[in-house]
Amino acid sequence: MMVPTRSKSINGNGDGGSNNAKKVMNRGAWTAEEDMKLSQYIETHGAKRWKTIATKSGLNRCGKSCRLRWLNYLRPNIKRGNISDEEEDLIVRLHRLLGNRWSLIAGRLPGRTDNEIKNYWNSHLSKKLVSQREKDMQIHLALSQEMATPPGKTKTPENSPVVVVEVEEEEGGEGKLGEGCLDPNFDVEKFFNFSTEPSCGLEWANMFMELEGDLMMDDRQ
DNA sequence: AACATCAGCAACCGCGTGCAA
DNA sequence: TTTGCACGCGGTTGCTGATGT
Repeated sequence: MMVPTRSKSINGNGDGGSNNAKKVMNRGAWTAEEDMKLSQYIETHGAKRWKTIATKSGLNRCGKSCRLRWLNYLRPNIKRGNISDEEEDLIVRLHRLLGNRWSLIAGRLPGRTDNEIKNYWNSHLSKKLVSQREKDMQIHLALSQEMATPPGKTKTPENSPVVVVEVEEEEGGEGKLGEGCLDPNFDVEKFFNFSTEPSCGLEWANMFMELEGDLMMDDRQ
């Protein structure tokens, strides 16, 4: 897909209102030249003080824009596109646990950015989950009706296995922070141990899935 | 072929937080 | 304690290509 070309140029830069200069900033899509300038500057001076980076690098951009571009596209080890089934599954599970805390979710998926995960959720997963929920609801209703039929008129064999359909209470799926979490008191910091280096693999995922399983069990009780 | 609508995604915006002076 | 700056986060916007009519 082509990169959108935003040609608007306005004074505001959204940088916390800290920039009083009336200089017109570049906005919209980044050019290859701008990317190169930014990368080169950060390579030599480091990714600190974005406002300074923005001015010293010769880019006519606000610091915020530079930061976003670096974090989402230019920094090393960025993975783009092709979110695997495994990653998708993790995103869904983590979202159920954490809600819309995209940066936390992204922090557990090496090479992925919060923006990418947020976009992926909004454009793919939210719809997917809604249709899944509708399906579940239909099954649930059908089973409820069946259960309500008087004894003797039941269509299913007496000893047929009872299918427990779980209709998820995923109110937070539409997006409010913290909603949709299994446990609001879940200690994210403690579990993921953010004091250490961000995980570069998915070894934490097994531990997480075990925990998630426990929480689901508690939830049902 | 022309137009309308949808889907995907890069980028912007506003706000909250942390920290130093 | 207050103030201002820098940063980070989540929500939203708006552009483009794809698809439908």
